[in-house]
Amino acid sequence: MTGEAHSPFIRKLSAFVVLSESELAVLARLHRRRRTFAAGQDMVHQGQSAQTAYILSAGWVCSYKIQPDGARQIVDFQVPGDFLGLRSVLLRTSDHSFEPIVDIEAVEVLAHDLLDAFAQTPRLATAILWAASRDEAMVVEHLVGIGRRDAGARMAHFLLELGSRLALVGMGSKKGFDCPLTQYHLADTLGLSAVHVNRVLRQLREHALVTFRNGRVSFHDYEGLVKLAEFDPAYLDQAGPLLK
Amino acid sequence: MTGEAHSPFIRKLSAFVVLSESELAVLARLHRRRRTFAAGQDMVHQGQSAQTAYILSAGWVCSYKIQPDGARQIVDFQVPGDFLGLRSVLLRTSDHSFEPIVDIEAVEVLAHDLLDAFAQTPRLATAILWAASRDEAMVVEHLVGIGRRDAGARMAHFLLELGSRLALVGMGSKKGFDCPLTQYHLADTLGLSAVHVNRVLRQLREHALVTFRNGRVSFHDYEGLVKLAEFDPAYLDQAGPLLK
DNA sequence: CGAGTAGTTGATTGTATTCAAAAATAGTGG
DNA sequence: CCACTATTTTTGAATACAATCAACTACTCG
Repeated sequence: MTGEAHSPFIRKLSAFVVLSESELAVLARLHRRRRTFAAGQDMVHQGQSAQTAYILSAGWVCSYKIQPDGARQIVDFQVPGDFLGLRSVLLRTSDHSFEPIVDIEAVEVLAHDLLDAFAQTPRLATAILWAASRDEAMVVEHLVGIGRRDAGARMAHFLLELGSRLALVGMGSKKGFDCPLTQYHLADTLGLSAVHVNRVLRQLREHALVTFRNGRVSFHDYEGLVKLAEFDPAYLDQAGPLLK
Repeated sequence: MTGEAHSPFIRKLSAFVVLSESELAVLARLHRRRRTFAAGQDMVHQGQSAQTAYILSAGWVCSYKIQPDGARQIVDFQVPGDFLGLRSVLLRTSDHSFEPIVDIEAVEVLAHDLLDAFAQTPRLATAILWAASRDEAMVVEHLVGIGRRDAGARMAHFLLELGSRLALVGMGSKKGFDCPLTQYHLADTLGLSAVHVNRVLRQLREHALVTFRNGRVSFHDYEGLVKLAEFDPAYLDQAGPLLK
């Protein structure tokens, strides 16, 4: 073991490619500009032209879109190790906003440095393409949930997915996990009203499946919840490096 | 002009990177295995481990997920020039299915050849990452639509987006476009029942906004429709090559 | 011409939303 | 430590939107 642990981001990419010394060096060079952001203050705003992306080191962020009528749809959450704003850089303007849910720590990556890194190390580009695909798979699953699951199954599925993601980085288990989200976050994520979120949570609690309270999600009947949500974690699984 | 036109795929990538002769050669090598598929016969099935991706040359395809209870959610449509199954290759199993809507023509790309191509030409990897980002932006917009737009706005937005995409490849205009989809496709795309799709289409028709009939979408009041859908095509725009 | 597919409509049921307001909780400054 | 404010959570009642059930029409294909 080295004295300094790899960043969660590098740990995540390593699940897909075995990174060489020189690739690690290129990655390390991307990791210079450490930044912090306060909870609630948007890091990137929808419509803004984006020259920088971020790699999240600590804390939770959500990415969302605001509609002209003011309705908000949260698209995804980022937890440590997740990339943030890659799409904004490639498409040159951000089609969505990023809001830190809590105070966070992130590494700033300039568009130019990122494209340079891709040019130097194609395997790194492939690895990041893999990570982007995994994120897209989550968005797709989210889409399916909103389109074709009822409110209860949707909520159950969301909590299970979040639990699985956090378990991968050691921040949760089948017992539960700490969760800084409010019921408004859940509503804007699941396409429900905050009031209805509250009712659905009560039902899940009354059926002794899961409790969401005081910043903590506690699974009481994990298997029952999996059954209700028809949760199949296949799309999250990492089956070992594809690129040796 | 050359005797043979570039494939729509190459035309699309060129919007992002200026491709060199050697990069075009690598792309050409990917374009060998031409295949055809009959309408309705799934090309790739959910859960199947995937070693091949496709580049669509002609026809329409939809990608969808089936839920354990039988409900179907269409995630996206592919039109000529679109990549198909990239995610399946990188994640090694397909989390969704592909169904040709009409008889189609596609180029088969082996996982191995694709990863090789990335290793040889990092700019190509970046270009494909760009295309994937653009696709993801559409999925995200779709998610927002299902989560936060009512049935009418959802339908209007979908038809406008499809029109814009087709206009980019010369297959539609602000007058309308030919469309082989059934109302069942629309229902499974928008998260509605087929019956409700029918009602919504009738309302749009009665308000003289748009007609969907006989395999043809006709815009009668394009601006009115844009207003109803709050359609902002920014996420589809291509503002010229980022990589020179 | 019958069978099948796609589209159309009405009536009814149910789910989720909205509006309104009270109760619990967290944070702040005196 | 307590009063005060702002969030967040909880509940009730009325309403709106979309689903389901059940026919019925139009069109295509063998």
